[in-house]
Order: sequence, then structure tokens, then C-alpha cells
Amino acid sequence: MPETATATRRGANWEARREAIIDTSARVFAHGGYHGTGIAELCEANDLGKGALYHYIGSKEELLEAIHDRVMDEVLKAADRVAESTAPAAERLTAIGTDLLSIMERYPDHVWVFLHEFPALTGARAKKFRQRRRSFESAVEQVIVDGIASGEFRDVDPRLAMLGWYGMFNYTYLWLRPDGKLAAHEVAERFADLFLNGLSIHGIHA
Amino acid sequence: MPETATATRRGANWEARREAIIDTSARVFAHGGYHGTGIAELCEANDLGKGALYHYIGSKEELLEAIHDRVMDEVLKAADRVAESTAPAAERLTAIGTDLLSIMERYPDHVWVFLHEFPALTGARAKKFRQRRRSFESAVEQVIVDGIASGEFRDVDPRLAMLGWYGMFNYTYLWLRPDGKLAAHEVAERFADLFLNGLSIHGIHA
Amino acid sequence: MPETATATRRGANWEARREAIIDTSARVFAHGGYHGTGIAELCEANDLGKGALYHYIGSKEELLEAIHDRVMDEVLKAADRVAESTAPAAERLTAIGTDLLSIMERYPDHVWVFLHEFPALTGARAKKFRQRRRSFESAVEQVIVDGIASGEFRDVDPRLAMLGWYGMFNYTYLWLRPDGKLAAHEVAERFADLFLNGLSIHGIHA
Amino acid sequence: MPETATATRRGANWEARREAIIDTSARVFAHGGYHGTGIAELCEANDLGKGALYHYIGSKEELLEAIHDRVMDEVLKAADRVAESTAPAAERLTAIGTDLLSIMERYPDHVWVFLHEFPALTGARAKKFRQRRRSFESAVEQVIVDGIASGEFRDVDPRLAMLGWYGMFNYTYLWLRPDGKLAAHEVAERFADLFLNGLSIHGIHA
DNA sequence: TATGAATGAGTCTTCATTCAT
DNA sequence: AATGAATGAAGACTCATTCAT
Repeated sequence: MPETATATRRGANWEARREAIIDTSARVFAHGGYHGTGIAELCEANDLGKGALYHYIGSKEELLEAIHDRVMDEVLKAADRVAESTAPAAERLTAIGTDLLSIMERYPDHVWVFLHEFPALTGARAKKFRQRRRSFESAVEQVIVDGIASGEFRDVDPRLAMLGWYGMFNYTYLWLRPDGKLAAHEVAERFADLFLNGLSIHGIHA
Repeated sequence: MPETATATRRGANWEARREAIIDTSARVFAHGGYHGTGIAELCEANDLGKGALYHYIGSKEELLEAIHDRVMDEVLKAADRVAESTAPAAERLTAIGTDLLSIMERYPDHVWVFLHEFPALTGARAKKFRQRRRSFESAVEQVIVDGIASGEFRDVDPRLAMLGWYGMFNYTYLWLRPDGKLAAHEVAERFADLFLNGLSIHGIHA
Repeated sequence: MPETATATRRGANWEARREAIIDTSARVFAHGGYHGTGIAELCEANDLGKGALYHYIGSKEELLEAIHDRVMDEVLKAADRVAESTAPAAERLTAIGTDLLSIMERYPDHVWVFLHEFPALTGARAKKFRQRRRSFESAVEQVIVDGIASGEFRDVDPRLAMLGWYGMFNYTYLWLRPDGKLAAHEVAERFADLFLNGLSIHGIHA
Repeated sequence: MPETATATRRGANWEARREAIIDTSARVFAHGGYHGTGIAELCEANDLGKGALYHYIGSKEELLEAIHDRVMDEVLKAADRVAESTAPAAERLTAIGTDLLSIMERYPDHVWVFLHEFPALTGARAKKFRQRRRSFESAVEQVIVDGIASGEFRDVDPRLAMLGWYGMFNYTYLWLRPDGKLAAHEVAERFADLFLNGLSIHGIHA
């Protein structure tokens, strides 16, 4: 966590300003894309000269990493919560979906960047997020494994089911809007219902 | 449609070479990203000088459009098939999912580019694909509407259900590999089962 | 007026350097032509890297515009002077010719570019200079109209006379040199005499 | 004269086609500028492939030279005529002005290119036209010298008078149009009158 | 803390020309 | 005579980043 190390070396003001820059820049990246947004644009959006901006961000890719962190930290917190829960699997799966969409609702720009610009991360940074992502996926998959073991869920391929669930919830970043017709928790509720109970009138289980 | 006009003005050799360039470039884009891939890289991958490459592609964005077309043409063909079918809704939904994943299996690189780099399209090209995409979504949504009307499906919000389905199937582009453990049609089958019947042992329907 | 806006936003140093670049580049353009001169050449002449050059010029065409402005501002000042004068028409025509050649003497390179490269200006910039040029021509034509009305001049087509005068004085840009045998004001004097009194021993007036 | 040498090596068909290409290309250059016009554009205008075009033109600059030749041959013919004439100087000066504007009327595009794009000629070609141009100027200057010697003209600097005359007539290429209000010979007549007799009501000669 | 001038490799694209067919 | 594929240097311009102030 190089940015934390740096953070402790600087003052609280620096940290606060850096956070503000990360949030503002997420918005700019979400609109223009990471590659499509130049440092000059970030300077203008943050009302800062180039030198000053670099004083806070280190590099453009470090800024991208910070945006990823903002999202990933929350996502992993949700994974931890679900891992520690002892509720029935269906309930836990619903909870983590709700958490996920809640993050999307609160940080739509960060999530957009997170889900769309991860190929722009290189080297160690790319590796780090691949790992963290996998760690989240495992948490979801574990819930499904638990549900199958407990007899709550059908005996499906847990990884495949997780991937289906993941796509269903993650893909919402392309259309879910904080000011949309449905609130994130409502979408989460209906998606959970759909995923658990299916679309058909009566489940015909093999 | 300048590129179509040009295409018909050239010979069959030109056309064939262009197709090969489109396919090769899709692979390069899928690995490095559209913005992350320079013309020089495309030249090397296609074993062509810059001038010669431009002789075939018109522009980098026209190349991106051609990759989109390759996918979209197939996707819309699938939508047409499903629209003309008179089979039960569940069957039609399964069919279109199978078609979709079959395209992903045959053109994994093109689909990666198609699903990830569409924000790189600008102006008229962006508009064209927004429309075509919406047209596909409508076809899927219509199946769900039909299923609800016929009593096959529960009375859910058809658009929301379509978006869930769409995410579940589309998101596979990030992990589905032609040489993977499961063939595309197997994934499609299990996803269809999951989407229609749900994960739970017995659906608790309102 | 983006370049004006930018100009005022920058410091005095920037402004001074920009002026120096405009002057140096005018010399380069005058020798190699606008289209024949590459950015690399301008960089070398100005002893600046590409990025640094662009920091000052905005674009190659904006640089061309700035050279035009240098000349046009002076030319229109001369036109204003002549418009406000109440002297006899012959005297005013002589004065504006003297002003014109004085500008050529002081800015031979800028004028070369101004008179030769105006077709390189596009869009709004081309329009702006077409208008300013026309405005100058009208000022000259007005002097001739006045002279005819006052009985000083013969009853000729004022526009045609203006065009003859204009060509006679403007075309000097191809051969008038600051270090030539004749100073600009001497050339202006003799051209004025020639234009007003003609070449023949005695004018045979209809 | 390399193009003549080449011409004799080729057939009459080749020569005729070449002439047609020169004329067509003059029009294209006059509209888009020499540097602004690409070989591809010339191909389209001449309805020829690149290889075939090069078969006729040798190179882009040789084509430019050929356009220059078309004009210069006529201009020098006019100079010869005036040199051989024994008429009074005023009459000869009028005649050569009329010839000059007649060329402009008949070859407006060629003349535009000739008077505007000469800096694009390089090396030997540039030198050749500088010489031919000077040769024409001398012919005009000689007429003035003769007129002064015979007492027809005032005792002015002949070179300066020639340059004034030259500018007055040459500059018309910027506004004289074959379909304009005044025919070339009318403009020539009035310019000759203006140049010989001056604008003022009575010449006040020093 | 902050500025903005400077760097120079990089961007996509076009150019005149050649040459095998 | 004619085609058009190929070349590769050059075109204008932008980039993330550094550094003296």
C-alpha cells in the first residue's frame, strides 16, 4: 500500500486534498475515459497547476489506482461482512448484492472507472487488483457452496453460478443511475429474487 | 457510409486482406485496449507499413467500427431469429442466450472489443451502435413481455429482467474462453436454467 | 477569440516570448513558405522543443494568424489615419502609400507571409482577414471617390483605380528590401507621383 | 527542356493526354493550392490511377513546371512581339499589358498557379523561371527606356516604373475573372491610360 | 505548496513516389 | 498504358512528466 505509506509522511491537509482530487478525477475519468482524459483536464477540474497536481497524485496511474482502492476497499468490506455472517445463504447472497449496488449508487463514477479502466493498470498494480477481485469472487462463491451444502441451493457448479450472479449485478454499472427510477436497494432486491427464484412461474428442477 | 462505398469500389483481394486485418487487429485491441494500442503496433501485427495499413482501414476508428460490425451483424441476426420464432418464451430466451455465447466463442476478441471499447466510438458511429444495441435489447425484452403475457413467466418488470439477463450473459466476455473447461453452449444452457428456474431449491413465488 | 483569451491569461514573459516566436517564424515562413515549413523547422529556428513551441503558438495556423495580425493591425491604423484626414485626396493617397511601404520596410517577412499565404487561413480566420482586407480597400477607394468628387481626380472607375493602385504598391513585397537602393518612403513618393501624374510627358485627358 | 526531350520520345497521344492533364491539374492547383493538393486528388480529377498519372507527369514538381511553361511561353511570346515592334513606346506598353491580361483571361488557373506557387519550384527549375521572369521584366523596362529616350516619357527611374507597371498588371490575377464585369482588354486599356496619364486632372510634372 | 515552461517520445494520419503485375 | 498495393519519411499535434523558481 504505497499510498498509505506516503500519506503518513504528509500532513492531514495533504491527505484531505488528495481525497478530494481522487473524487473529482473519478468524475472526469468516468466521463472522458482514462486514456481520453489528459493531465491538463485534471488540472482544470481540480483547479490546480500541473506541478501542484503531481504533488498530490504521484502519477496518473497512481491516481487510477487510488480510485480503484476507494471502490475495492468497500467491496472487500462487504465480502468480509458476508464471510462473517451466519445467516442463511440466500440471505447472505442478497446482502452482498445489496452492498454491491449500494457502492455503485454512492460512487457511480469510481465504479465506472473501476469496472471499465482496470486494463489500464500495469505491472504490480494490475496484479494487486486481479488478486483483490478474485478474493471477492471467492467470497461470493463460498456463499453458494455453503448454500448447496446446507441444502438451500440446488447442486449447481458454484463457480458458474457465482459468475452469473457477478455479471448480473456488476453489469448494472452501465445503466444504474443514482437518480434513476429505481433505487439501488430495490434493484438489488429484485435481482436477488430473480437469481434465487428464477423467471419461470414454477421452477422445473432437474 | 463511406467505408461501404469504398469497399464495393475495391477488389476481392482488398476485401479479403481487410477482413484479415480486422480480425488480427481485434486480437491486438483485446489485449492492449483500443486507446492503448498504437498504429505502429497494428502495423507490426499485420506485417504492414503505416501507409499500407491505412490503405485498408481508412482510420483507426473505422477499424474499430468494422470490429463492432462483425459482432453486431451476428447479434442482430440472432435477434431476428428469436423475433420470428413462435416457440415458447423460455425456449426462445434459451436460444438467444445460446446464440450470444456462440458468438463470444467464435469471436472472443471482437466481442471483448465490442463490449469494452464502445465508448471510443464517436459521432455518427457511436449513434449507430447505440441504436443497434437498443434494438437487440428490445428483442430480448419482448421475449420476456411475451412470456409474461402467456403466463410462462412471473409478472416482473420486463426491462429489469432483461437487464439482469443481459448482464449475466454479456459479462461472460471477461472469462469465457474458447478453450475453457465448458463449451459456450454448455454455459448458455446452465445460465438459462439458472435464470429461468433460479438458484433456490424451490422457488417461493409471490 | 480563444487566442486573445489565452494571451491575457498568461504572464508578460509568455507574451514577450510569443512575440519573438511570431517574428522569427515570419522569417522562416517568408523563406520556405507556410506549407513548405514544418513544425520541426520552426522549433529549430526558435530553439525550442515541439511541446514548448506549442505552449506558445496554439497551432501552426494560429501562428500564421498572429503574423497576419501584426501586419493587418498596422495597415488598418493607416487606413484610419487616412479616413480621418481632411487633406486633399492626392495628399491622402500619397500618405497611405507611404504608410503601406513603411510597413513593408519594417516587417518585410510578415508582409511577405501576409500577402502570399493568406489562402492558407481557413474557416473563421480566413473570413476575418477577408473582411479586414476589404475594409482597407474601401478606405483607399473612398479617397479616390473623394478626389473625383472634389475635382482633383479624373472621372475614372474608382474601384478599378483602387485595384491598380493596390497592385502597384502591394506587389512591391516581392522586391522591396529594407537594405535596398531606395528607401521605402522614396519608392512611395515616386509611385505616388507615377500614379497621380502618369508616365507620359503630358497627360492627354479625355 | 527535359519535358520536350521526353515528348519526342513518346507518341502524339501521350503528348495530347499530358497536355490535358496539365490543364486539368492547373484548375485543381488553383483551387486547392499546390501543397494542398495531393496526388490522389489529381488522379481523381484526371480519372487516372497513380501509376498512369506518373506515366504522364514524371513528378508533381515537373507538372508544376509544365503549368509554369504554359504561361511563360505565352508571356515571352508577348515580350518578343513588343521587342520587335517599332511603334511608339506608349503604344507598345499598352500592347504588352493587353497581351498580359489576355493570357490571364485565357488561362486564369495556370496564371494563378504561376504567380502564386513559384516558390514551390526548387533547384534548376526555380532558377529557370527566375531567369525567364527577369527576361520579361527587361523587355518591359526596355520599352520605358526607349520612351524616355524618345521624349515620350518623363525621365523616371525605368526599373522602378517597370516594377510599378508590373505590379499594377500582375496583381489583377487576384481579382480578374473571365466572366467578370470588365473584359481583360477593357481593364488593360484603362490601366494603360491610368499608368500613362495618371489619376490627377492635370499632371504637375517636376 | 504551487507555478508553468520545457521535454521529447508519442499520437494518428498523409505524403509523393515506386513497382510488380 | 494502366493498376493499386506498398513504402517510410514526414505531417501537425498531444502526452505524461520533470524541474527551476
